[in-house]
Amino acid sequence: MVLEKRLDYVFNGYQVPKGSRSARGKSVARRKAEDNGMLAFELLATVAGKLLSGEGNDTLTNIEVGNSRRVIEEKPLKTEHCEWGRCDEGAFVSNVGSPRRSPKYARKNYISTSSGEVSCAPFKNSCVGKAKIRGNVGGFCNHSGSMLGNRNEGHSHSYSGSHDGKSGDLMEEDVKPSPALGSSDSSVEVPPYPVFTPKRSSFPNYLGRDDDENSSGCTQPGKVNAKKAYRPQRIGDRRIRRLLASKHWKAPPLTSTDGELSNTGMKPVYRWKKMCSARQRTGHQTCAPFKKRKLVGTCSTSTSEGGISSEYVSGPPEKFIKGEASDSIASVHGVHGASSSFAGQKSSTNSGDFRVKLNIKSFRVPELFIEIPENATVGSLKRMVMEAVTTILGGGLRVGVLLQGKNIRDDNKTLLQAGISHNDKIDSLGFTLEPNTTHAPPPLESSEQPALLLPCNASEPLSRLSASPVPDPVEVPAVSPDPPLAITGNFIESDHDSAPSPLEVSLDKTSPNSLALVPVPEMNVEALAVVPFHQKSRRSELVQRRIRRPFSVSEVKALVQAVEKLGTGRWRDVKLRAFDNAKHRTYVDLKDKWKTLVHTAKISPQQRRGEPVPQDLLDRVLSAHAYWSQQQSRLQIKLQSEACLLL
DNA sequence: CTTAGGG
DNA sequence: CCCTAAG
Repeated sequence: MVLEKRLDYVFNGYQVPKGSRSARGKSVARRKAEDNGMLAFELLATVAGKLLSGEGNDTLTNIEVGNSRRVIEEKPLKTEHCEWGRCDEGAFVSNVGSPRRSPKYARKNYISTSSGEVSCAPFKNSCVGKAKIRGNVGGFCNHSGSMLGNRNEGHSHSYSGSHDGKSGDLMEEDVKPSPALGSSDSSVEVPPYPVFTPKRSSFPNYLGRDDDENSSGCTQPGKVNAKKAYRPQRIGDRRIRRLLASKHWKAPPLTSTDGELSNTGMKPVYRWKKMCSARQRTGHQTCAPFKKRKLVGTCSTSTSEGGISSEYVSGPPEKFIKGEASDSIASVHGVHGASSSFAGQKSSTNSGDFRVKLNIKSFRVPELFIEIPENATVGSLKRMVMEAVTTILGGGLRVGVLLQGKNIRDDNKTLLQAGISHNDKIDSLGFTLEPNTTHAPPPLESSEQPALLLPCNASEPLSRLSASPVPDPVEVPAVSPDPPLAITGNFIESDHDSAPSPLEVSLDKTSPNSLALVPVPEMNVEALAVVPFHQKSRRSELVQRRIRRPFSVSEVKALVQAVEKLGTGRWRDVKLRAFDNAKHRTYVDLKDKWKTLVHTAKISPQQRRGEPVPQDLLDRVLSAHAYWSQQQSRLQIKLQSEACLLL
C-alpha cells in the first residue's frame, strides 16, 4: 500500500527491522489511561515519530541526492552546493543501514545545530508532492525527493511488491503522487503545514519550564504587566507532556527538541486529547486499544512469507514499543506476519483469517521551506529538516485509507467490504497520514489502521509504546522523587543497563560536545544543584515532573502581600502582580503554596519542614485567609439572598 | 484558560 | 507538584 502524502520528503523503506531490538522491560504504567493502548493514529504517528526520533534521526542522517547515496558529513553546505543544485531529481534522506549505526551522525547534527550555526526561517510546505529544501541563500535548490531508509535489512522482500507510488487522489489535497519516488509504496503524506523552525531553539527547556530564574524573588508589585493573561508556556508544555505520558505517544512533540515547538504542536495535541477523553466518556471506543500482545500472538506469522508484494504500513516501530519489552519486537513482527497472512490470504475465504501486514515504506512530507545560510553545515540542514518534519507531525496524525485512490470513509466497513481483501487490490491500498494540526481528529472509531490490525485481535492492551524514541540518556534529576513516567523510566533504565541506545552511544563519543546538547535550563543555583543538566531533553523527559522549587521567604512574602491585597481566588492576578517574572511559578503553584501556607500556619512550628517561614508572615497568612474566607462567604450569602429575592 | 480541590 | 473537574 502506498501511503500518499503531499510531502516533499519521502521516507522510504520504513520497515521494522526484524528482531533488531532487544526487548525492553515493561514499563510500569503510571496512568491508567496509558494502559489502554494506543489509538490507531497513534500507531501511525508512532511510525512517524520513529522517523523523527532517534531512529528518525538516523533517517535523516543521510541525505541522498538522486539515487546515489551520500553520507554527508558536517561540512558546510556550500560544499554540497552543486549537488543540491541539480537535485531536482530529488534529495533523499534516508537512513540507511542499521539504525544503530547512524546515531553518530544524528548526534552530530544536533550538536552542530545546537551551536546555533544555523538559522532557519520558517518554512512552509506546499501540498504538492514535491518536497523542497531551500537554502535561502540560494544554496539549495528544491528537490523533490524521497527518503529512503530501509532499516529493514532483514525484510527487503517486503518491498518487492511496491508499485508505483501513484496513489490515487489524495482526498482534498491536491497532492499528486509523486512518481518520482520509486517506491512510493506507502508514502505517508502530510498535508502542507506551515512549520516554523526555530532558530536555535533547539533544546527545550527541561521540563518545559522556561525558567526565569533570578526573578524568583520577584516581588515586583509595581510591575504589573498589562500583558495579557499570563500564559505560561509551560503549561502548554506540561500539557503536552502529560498527554504524552498518558497516551504514550511521546514522540512527536517531544521529539522536537525545540521548546518552541510546543507552540505548534501543543494545541492540536491538546484538542486531540480532549476529544479523546470526550469520546471515552461517551463510551466510544475511539481509542481502541490495540493490544500489542495480542497482535503478537495472533498475528505473528512468519515474516518469511514471501510473496507479499504489497506494501504495508507497519505497526509501530519497535522502538516505540517498549512497553512490553519482551514483546515489542515480537509484536512488530506480528504485524508483519499479519501481512503475510494477508498475502496468502487470498485463498482463505475466511474473513476472519484475514490479515494484513502493513509497513510504511515511505513517508513523504510536504514541501518544506527552510532558510539556511550557505555556511551552515549539512548537519544543521539535516536537523532542520528534522525539526520541520517533527513540527509537522507533532500534532498527531490523522489516518485515511485509500483504495485505488478512493478514500474509504466508512470506518465500520470491514476490510472485505471495503475491498481490501485481494492482493490485486491491496496494491492500490494506501493510507494518508495528515498532520492533525488544528482540527480535531477524525472520528477514529475504527480508524483504518486499527481495522487493518484488528485481524490480530488484540486482547491485551498494546503495551504502551514508548513514544520516546530516543532514549536520551537523560539524567534524571536526582531530586525527582518518582521515576518519570514508567515508560520513561523504563526506558532510561534499559538504556543504562543494557542496551545503550544509539543515541546514547553516540553521545558518549561526542562527550566533549555533548554538553552543547544539554542546555542547562536557566534557573537559580539551587535549582541547578538539583538538576545538573538534562541531556538533550528530547522526549525522554516527556513526562518528567517539574522539579521542586521551594518557595523562598521572599517569595512567600510577595505572595502574602499579593493575597492580602487581591484575596484568594484570584490567582491569576496574584501571579501577574507578584510573580510575573517568575516563569516557573504558575498561578496554580501560587494557589497551592497558599494552601500549604495556611496549613503551615496552623500547625505547630515543630511540625513544619523546610525553610522556616517567619512567624509574622504566617500570621499574616492566617489573617488574610480568614479575611478572604469571610469575604467569600459573605459574597455567597449575598448572592444567595439576592437569588432568593429574585425568586 | 482559570479555579478549586483532592491526591 | 500533579491531575481534574468545572466553569
